[in-house]
Amino acid sequence: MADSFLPPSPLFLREAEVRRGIELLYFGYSSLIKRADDKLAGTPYGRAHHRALYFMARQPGLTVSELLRLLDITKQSLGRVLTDLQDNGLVEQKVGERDRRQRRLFLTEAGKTFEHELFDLLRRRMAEAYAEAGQQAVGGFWSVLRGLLPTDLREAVADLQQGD
Amino acid sequence: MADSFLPPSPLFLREAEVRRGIELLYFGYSSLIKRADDKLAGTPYGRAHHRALYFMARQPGLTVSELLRLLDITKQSLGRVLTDLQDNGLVEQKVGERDRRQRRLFLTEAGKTFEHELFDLLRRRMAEAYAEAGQQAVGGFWSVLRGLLPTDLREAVADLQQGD
DNA sequence: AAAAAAGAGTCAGCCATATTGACGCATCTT
DNA sequence: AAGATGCGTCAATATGGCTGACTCTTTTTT
Repeated sequence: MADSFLPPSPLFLREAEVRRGIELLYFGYSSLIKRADDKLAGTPYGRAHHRALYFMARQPGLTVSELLRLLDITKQSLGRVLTDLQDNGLVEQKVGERDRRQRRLFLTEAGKTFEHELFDLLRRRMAEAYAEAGQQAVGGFWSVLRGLLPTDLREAVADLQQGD
Repeated sequence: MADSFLPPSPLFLREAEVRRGIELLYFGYSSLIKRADDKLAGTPYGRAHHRALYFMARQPGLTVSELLRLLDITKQSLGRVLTDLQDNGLVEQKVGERDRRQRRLFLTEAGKTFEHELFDLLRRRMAEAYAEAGQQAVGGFWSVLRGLLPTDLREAVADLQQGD
């Protein structure tokens, strides 16, 4: 069944193993988000909106600049996306309490509902892959991916907190 | 050091674990290709060109329709990319021997050189992550990613052959 | 042999998402 | 009081996708 995906050999830095990893990472990522993309196609939103919604669900109350750092896009690009989501009542802002220059971002109830529908599509697929591969494999999956991140991103990802 | 990335618990299908996987997959993929993107920024080519070059290096002589299936884009989108690469002498076509409707795609020497420079950037980072995580983790990494692919893609990825 | 299907290329036009650089305003820090 | 920071917005541009239609060649089917 899985003969084409042999476990890595002791010489596991050879080109073939690296290419295999690149390809699985590329196709795995694409496959995961494909279902969400399909759902988004029936809405006025796109991937950029989804990513913003995702992190607002993940960390309610994060600031605009925190979101910019996570998405690694420019203020202008994010601005359009946030405007769309706010105009349609999926997202709302509150002025920061400690620092009133900051705008803290929250999903409205409608926003939470929509994000959760999208998340559920990802969850199903990811949960299937986790279950199929087994708990130990999941640890390896995390470990290798974590190794791909530069140090500052490792911290930023580790700091993400689940919102309610 | 890695306290924020605890190994998956027995209840490893809970939302937090799935979100962690989604995030690592997203940031891991982005981080991996970032260096190649930076190099591409100094050329007339972009990500789309890189992806096409990658698969032509991986499977020399693949046909246009095979490449279209792998990239999952339209003929028009690929057409522009291939035209650029052919006009600049990185790619050449040969009429298929068995089926003369087909156009088989090959990298020229210049194309091989350029692709290998890009690949090397990916290779370094991936090899570091493999080495840091260990051989067993790499097996888990592959296993989970493979589980994310639909059946037909699993076959297509398994069929990819390294060219010379 | 004729008809249908498949592989490839191309046209025109459109859309989503990203970019740079500059500027204004409110607020916090020094 | 001066400077730095957080945010929003302007205009212009690039990239890489898309649809739908049409042609040409070659292979397959009837």
